[in-house]
Amino acid sequence: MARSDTSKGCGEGAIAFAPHDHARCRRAAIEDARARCAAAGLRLTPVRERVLEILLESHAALGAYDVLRRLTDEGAVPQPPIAYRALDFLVAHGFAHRIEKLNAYVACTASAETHDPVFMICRDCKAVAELPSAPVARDLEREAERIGFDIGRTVVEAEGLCPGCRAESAS
Amino acid sequence: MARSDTSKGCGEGAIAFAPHDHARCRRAAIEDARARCAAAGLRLTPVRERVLEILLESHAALGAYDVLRRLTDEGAVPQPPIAYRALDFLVAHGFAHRIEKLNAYVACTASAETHDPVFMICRDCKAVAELPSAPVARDLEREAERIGFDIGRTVVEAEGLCPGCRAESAS
DNA sequence: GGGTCTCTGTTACAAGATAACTTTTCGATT
DNA sequence: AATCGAAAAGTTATCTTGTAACAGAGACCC
Ligand SMILES: [Zn+2]
Ligand SMILES: [Zn+2]
Ligand SMILES: [Zn+2]
Ligand SMILES: [Zn+2]
Repeated sequence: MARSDTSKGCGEGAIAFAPHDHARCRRAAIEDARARCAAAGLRLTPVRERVLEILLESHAALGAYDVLRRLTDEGAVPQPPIAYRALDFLVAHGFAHRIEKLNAYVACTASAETHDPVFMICRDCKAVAELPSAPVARDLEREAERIGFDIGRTVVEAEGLCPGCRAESAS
Repeated sequence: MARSDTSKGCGEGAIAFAPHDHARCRRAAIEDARARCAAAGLRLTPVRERVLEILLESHAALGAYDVLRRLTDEGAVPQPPIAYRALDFLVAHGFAHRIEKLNAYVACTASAETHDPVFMICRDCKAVAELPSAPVARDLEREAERIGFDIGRTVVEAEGLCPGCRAESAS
């Protein structure tokens, strides 16, 4: 098996659910964002980078107002649009994702351009794992073709219990 | 092909996108709800039935406040909890579904107990088609097993253009 | 015909999101 | 370096979506 480690220096899939060197995880994600912005001529401004850092503090999803509160703690008293604009930028360019089920946001853990991943959301510890969507996307595309539907974007989210929390609750 | 017609007297899949006898569609859905409630000892009260009827007026998704407005037009001045409670009941028992991407609700078009279907949402005419989720659910289950995740509920929604609106925009 | 439980009515508010306008910052151009 | 235009940040105000909490009415069971 031993697939090579391509996701920003983190694990091979459900990094969010596995114990790992998260400090490294964060650094890698920030550096990746910096690099990709530089390459694409995007401006990773201080607010935007700070919001990404806040999201990267854990693999749990944060609401826009959670992010805003964290910004507020740091001096200024930012208003909602500040957080929403930064989040919109991060989502638009694939550095973060919006979790529809939670009205919340997570940092991306799968270095790539914009993509429509599959998310697994732990209802206990709130961690969100991002998985490649290839098989699911194929099925959806097949169904869509059958009925003549032209798919733009997809939302695929599963809510349940992560390995860690299963172990705990089974005790 | 000619699969037999099992969905509440409507078509074989994307009924929402196909021209059809919608009056019959509505009647069938209401009668099905009455029958299933009677069988299961559930109370399809006037508010609940009225809300289901409102959702059934079209295959587009309605926000809770849209539903509330429609109720308000009819005399009394109901408050949000009225609509939310009725919608919660309908969703809990599979008579309607919540579309996370839209924060809105649609009547179910697939006679069955609670289920986690796949939705295709037309960004133009706002119609929402409900499709069986078997293949997608299998993929998700396989992925979940791989990483040790225990799936509870799933959200699978695709936004795009329905056959009808594709034809129009291609003109 | 009393007790319990579910549903409804009502108030009040929390949480999520955006419209619209002003000021600042940045980067390119002269 | 001064100027200009575009993009981002700051600000105000408002809108949409969703709940908590409690009081009253009605159904249902004995
Ligand atoms: Zn990590
Ligand atoms: Zn967990
Ligand atoms: Zn119909
Ligand atoms: Zn359409």
